[in-house]
Amino acid sequence: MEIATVADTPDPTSRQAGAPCCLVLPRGSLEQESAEAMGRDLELLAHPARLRLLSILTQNPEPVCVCDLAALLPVKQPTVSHHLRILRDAGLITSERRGLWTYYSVRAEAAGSLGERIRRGLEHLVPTAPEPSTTRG
Amino acid sequence: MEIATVADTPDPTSRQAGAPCCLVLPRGSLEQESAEAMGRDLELLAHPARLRLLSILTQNPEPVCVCDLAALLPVKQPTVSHHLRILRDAGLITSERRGLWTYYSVRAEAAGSLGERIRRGLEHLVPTAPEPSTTRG
DNA sequence: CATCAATATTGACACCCTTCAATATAGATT
DNA sequence: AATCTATATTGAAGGGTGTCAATATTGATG
Repeated sequence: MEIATVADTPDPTSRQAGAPCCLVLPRGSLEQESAEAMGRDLELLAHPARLRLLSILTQNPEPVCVCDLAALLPVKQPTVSHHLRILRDAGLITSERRGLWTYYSVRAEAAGSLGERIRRGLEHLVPTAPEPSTTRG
Repeated sequence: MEIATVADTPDPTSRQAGAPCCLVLPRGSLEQESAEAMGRDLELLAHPARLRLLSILTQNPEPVCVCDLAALLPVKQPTVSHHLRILRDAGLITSERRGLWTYYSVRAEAAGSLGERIRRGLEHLVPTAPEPSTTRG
């Protein structure tokens, strides 16, 4: 006896009221745990302030001090510190003190693998455009 | 007179207390508007239920009814309907009624371009691993 | 038309997130 | 040490989000 999959739903109109639903996940769809992990990755980035902070630090070869970062964002300094802390707690950036100033820089390896995880997650999430065929038809 | 950029910050210890901060964005970093747009894209996906729904629908060639989706997620039916609505309002999925059931399917074009937007955003956001050099060093 | 099944909506609750003023802390400078 | 500067932290306010029970809605069926 074959196990039915969701994808097998044969003739939609043939479904009987009150009949149990099919329960098998389609191949390639995200498991609950993967979805939770990817959700956490996305939440981390899902705020314009954090996106800009990370982007500025990534595009800068040199560490950047908080006063510069704060000047570039439309929020007050405590809010900038708040978002920097979130990024740092996540391991994406580091800070070092230089006199009165704190300089932040991206942790390339951690940020790079975050990006890779998201890219890989997207492959299971959204349709990929089929490559344009090289043969006509 | 050259305009100083953040990246130019020359000798960090030479910064004078009370001096104004440098204000120019590094090339390639996200502008505020792009960051807000990307933030909205990410927020839309930043929940495990929506990730799994979208993933299941993307991996399924056929539309899937709500009862099947609800059976696959660890939340109650009203919550599933809630997340489906969010995805539908965002244009990522569509629904069609078949008798008592509502069948959802992914809108491949919309979901695909969402994925592409996010991939492009990531390029400005996280370091890309340098291609391994073909010459030894 | 009365009733049942599947889904959507409503309303309420709890929790989390963002923001900022106020304040604390750490370091420089006189 | 008194004071100034840059940053971090605290605490409170406001708004948003996720969840579900209850209910409404829509369609099928006897």
